Amino acid sequence: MVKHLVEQVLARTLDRCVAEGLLPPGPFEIGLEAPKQAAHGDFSSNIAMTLSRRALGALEGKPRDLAKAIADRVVDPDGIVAKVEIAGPGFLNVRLSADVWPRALGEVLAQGAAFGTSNVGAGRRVMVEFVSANPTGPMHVGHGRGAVVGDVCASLLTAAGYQVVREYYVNDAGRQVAALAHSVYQRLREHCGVGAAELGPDDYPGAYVADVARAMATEWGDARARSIAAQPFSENAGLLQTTAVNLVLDTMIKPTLSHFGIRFDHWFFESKLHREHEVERAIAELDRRGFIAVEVLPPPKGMEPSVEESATPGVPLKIFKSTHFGDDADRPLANAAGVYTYFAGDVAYHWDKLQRGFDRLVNVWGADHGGYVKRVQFAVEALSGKKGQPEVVLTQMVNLLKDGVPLRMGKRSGNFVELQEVIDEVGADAARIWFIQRRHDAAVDFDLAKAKEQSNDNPVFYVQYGHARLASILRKAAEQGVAAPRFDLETARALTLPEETDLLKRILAYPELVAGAATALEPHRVVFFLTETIGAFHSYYTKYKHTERVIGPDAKKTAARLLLCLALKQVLANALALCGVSAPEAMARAEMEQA
RNA sequence: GGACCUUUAGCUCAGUUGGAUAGAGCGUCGGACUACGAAUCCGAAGGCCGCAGGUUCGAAUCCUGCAAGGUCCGCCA
Repeated sequence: MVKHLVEQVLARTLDRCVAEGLLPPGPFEIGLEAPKQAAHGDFSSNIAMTLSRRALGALEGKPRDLAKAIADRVVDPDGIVAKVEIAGPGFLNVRLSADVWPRALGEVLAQGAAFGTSNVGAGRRVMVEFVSANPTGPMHVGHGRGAVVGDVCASLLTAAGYQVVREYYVNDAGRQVAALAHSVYQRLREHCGVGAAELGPDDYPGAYVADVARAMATEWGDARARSIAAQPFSENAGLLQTTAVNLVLDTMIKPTLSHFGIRFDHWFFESKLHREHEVERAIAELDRRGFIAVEVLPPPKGMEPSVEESATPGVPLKIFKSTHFGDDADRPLANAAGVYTYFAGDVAYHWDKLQRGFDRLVNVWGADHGGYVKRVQFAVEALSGKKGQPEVVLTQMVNLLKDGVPLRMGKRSGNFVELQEVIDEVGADAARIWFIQRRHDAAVDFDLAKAKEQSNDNPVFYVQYGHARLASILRKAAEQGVAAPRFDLETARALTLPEETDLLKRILAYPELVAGAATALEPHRVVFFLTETIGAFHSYYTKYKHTERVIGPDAKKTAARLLLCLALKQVLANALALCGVSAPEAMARAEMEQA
């Protein structure tokens, strides 16, 4: 917010330079950053360096001279800027007048829980599709990472002024759910006592399948369940499949998501695409635009022979001409039997998304779908002309460890670690922070022991402790009869220590951080903001605990510092809320000596 | 054979979209509570930013090539 004021000053100054014939007409991009070193001012701009090439007359190609010319012409009607210095190859180092910070503190406090929101999204509509785990069993840890990354991206986008829809794509068509239905049917026979379960190689061995069968029997009642179990599978395949999928969603996936603090606005079922012939319509649209052909595809190059065996060489298939957009190969939409591929469903799904009028599509996928991004983007481009949509956030692998020892996870062996177990073990707050504390494009180690530890290895406790500490100070002040802090400029001017100004600057950088994290779809930035900000406070607190305490003899300083604590607590709470993590007013002390 | 991701301190990782002397936590060593929460803080040591070129006032950041590690590569979902 302060940065924006400086930008305005520079923009007006550049306009004046144009008017005076020093620069050609704009627009200009105004680079402005908060320098690492205090000696470089409150803000630093590189405009003289980037514009010197375009400068007119004697200033052309001379960044330092241009910087001097700009500094001499500062247009600052509101008196924000105290001093502009020229440094290095042509940096403009701007020092602000002392009142800027206390004034801004008032605005932070006035905005309260809304502080940090902005309107860079300008109300544009964006869909974030995430999790979308197959409804064939409980969620595992990999889904957990995608869940939190997607959820926090959606929250970031909301805070940045987008209109956001959170959507879960349910793959309730195809072979895997058919296999689930068959497995549940077998367990149902066992449960109803009409026969032993006969599980084939394609069936799901996991113990949860029996749970689903039991729930199914409860839902249907014994008589009906037994009658269906006694009939051949094919008699009730559709019913079994629909019921099994819904039970998995209702008893496994939705409860876990709920424990994780995640809610979806919309559940989109793949079966709907087929039922309402959306797949045909999407393919027809591609055809109309000239991107459909029937071809014999060459066998994949350099692959294992076993893959080639299972293909059907020589049979022409209906394909999407994705090579037209630069893909390595054209992509089949139906197999030799004419059954639509998963890709055909996804084309239809994204066609559906487009028709719902979103400006941005964001998909959070696991890294194992990485090879899939291009073809979907090409399909969207073919259907709409939009390049680079959907924007795909690929979350890399999660390696689950316990005390540094990897926990082996077999994909279909049924012994993978469920997300629910992890949440039960370490708590939703710790798990959420753990999943977003690293860039999404790097693999992450999730150590169950460390995530539970109350240490600096584990940012959630560090930050929550800081929030509780601020709350405690404010409580203490009230207990000691200090008047509840109310903002006025005169009081806020008492914040004169360099660490206090530094803390104010950190607070004021928050809205820009949120906006940046939203456009880049990078939740981890919020976690780093949290640990750095509260770390700066801890440091300030300890440094002055014997000299300039928050609650001290000087009433005015005390009031000012309480205002600072209030603003800090607010910004921490806001950032934690963005991450979906609680901001406790107090924390129970750990019993360190025991154990 | 190909696609995507990663490579920064002993370890785990940031690095504000190309800026000034590359940062943090852990670990190691040494320190700080009779007063607002020591779940904290301070200091020291620790670097060929994988390698080699290129782009420019300026590169950990951008482009090319190479190397190492990870993930993926049905006409499955």
